[in-house]
Amino acid sequence: MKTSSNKQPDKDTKTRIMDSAERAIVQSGYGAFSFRDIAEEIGIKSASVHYHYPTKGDLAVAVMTRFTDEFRALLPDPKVASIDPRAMLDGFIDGFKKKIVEQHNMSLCTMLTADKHLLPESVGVALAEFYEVKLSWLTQVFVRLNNLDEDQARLKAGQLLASLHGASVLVQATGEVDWYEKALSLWR
Amino acid sequence: MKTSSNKQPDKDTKTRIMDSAERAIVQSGYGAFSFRDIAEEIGIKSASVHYHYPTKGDLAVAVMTRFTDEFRALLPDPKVASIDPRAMLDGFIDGFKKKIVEQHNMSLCTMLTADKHLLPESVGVALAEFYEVKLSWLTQVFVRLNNLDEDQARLKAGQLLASLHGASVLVQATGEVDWYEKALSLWR
DNA sequence: TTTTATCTATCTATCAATAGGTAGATAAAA
DNA sequence: TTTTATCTACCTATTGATAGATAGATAAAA
Repeated sequence: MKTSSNKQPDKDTKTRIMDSAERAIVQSGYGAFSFRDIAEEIGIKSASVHYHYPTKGDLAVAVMTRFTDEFRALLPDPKVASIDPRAMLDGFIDGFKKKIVEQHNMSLCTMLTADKHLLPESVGVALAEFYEVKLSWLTQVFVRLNNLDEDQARLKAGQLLASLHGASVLVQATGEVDWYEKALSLWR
Repeated sequence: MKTSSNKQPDKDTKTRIMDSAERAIVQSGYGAFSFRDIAEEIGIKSASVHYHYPTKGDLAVAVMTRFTDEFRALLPDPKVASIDPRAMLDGFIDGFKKKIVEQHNMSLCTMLTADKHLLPESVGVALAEFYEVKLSWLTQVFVRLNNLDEDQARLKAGQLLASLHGASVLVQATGEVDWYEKALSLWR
């Protein structure tokens, strides 16, 4: 069996484009990343980026859906009894902190949410799907943790999600990283 | 006493420029509003906007500080015993909802926070000042409401502020206005 | 095996639109 | 006369996007 004969047409370039775009969106938002910047960063020309992702919206959708898939893959199954739901919650909160707050950025989803009026509708759809992934996972965790019914648990999930995103806003606006743990102490 | 003889050099145009800029920032962020759009909206040329606010940063600072001043003027003095601190808190939460959520926008401060990497430093400073106004007002309210010391009250203030901003993110991302009251039910 | 055709990934060059900002003229008001 | 507020006209830079060429790989046909 030959090595590297798998059909992986151009995975490398596509991935590098998405990596660069994700970083740019997180840092400056949808409106402020350009095909030229991305092209320069990965060492090709902007027309070649258009070859892989015809429009800016296409690229943003690709970035957002990849992010959602990776995120989903990281979450443990809430129904697996061997993991304490309390630990799952702490892991979620710590993960958010690690990915977002400590890099002095806001999350990919918060940035795209802020720019929602500028987005092609397809990106807005991908964005809403990501929030639904988070909400339904947290709901299942709260069902187990606090013996709540679905509705009550989903309410708590929304409350926690608001605390998380709001905490990141507070950190970014004030520059004081401590606000993250302070805002989240409500949940620990 | 003559009417309208007050020193108000060009308050009308300046105000109209700020109004337009504020609306544009709230709708699309710092990066996506332009002097040309503003000029067209109020019926002058972009060069005339530059006359009143030489740079984009100058205009954004003016918008943000005006917003802070108006906001501060709306808040009741937390030490006035005739107003129930519980009512003050509810008023704050309701006011946020009215100004932000019901217009399907995010707040001026959240938008600028998302764009922080793009902002001239002066805008960042004006932004941080606004958060400090909110935090210290809420701190005083919590001192009275729950008999807390300054530190404990400021912690709660941060937690509430996070819930408020996070709730607006949730509403904007999902399009479901109900998330605001759900996320805030924690505080009512 | 050679030729022909197609596909992939990149390039150069360019487009129209828009950006923030500036120079200089003008006319009215103080 | 000087100041205030506006204009016209322009500059340089950047944007998302497209057209057309090219080099190399692949695969089918002769």
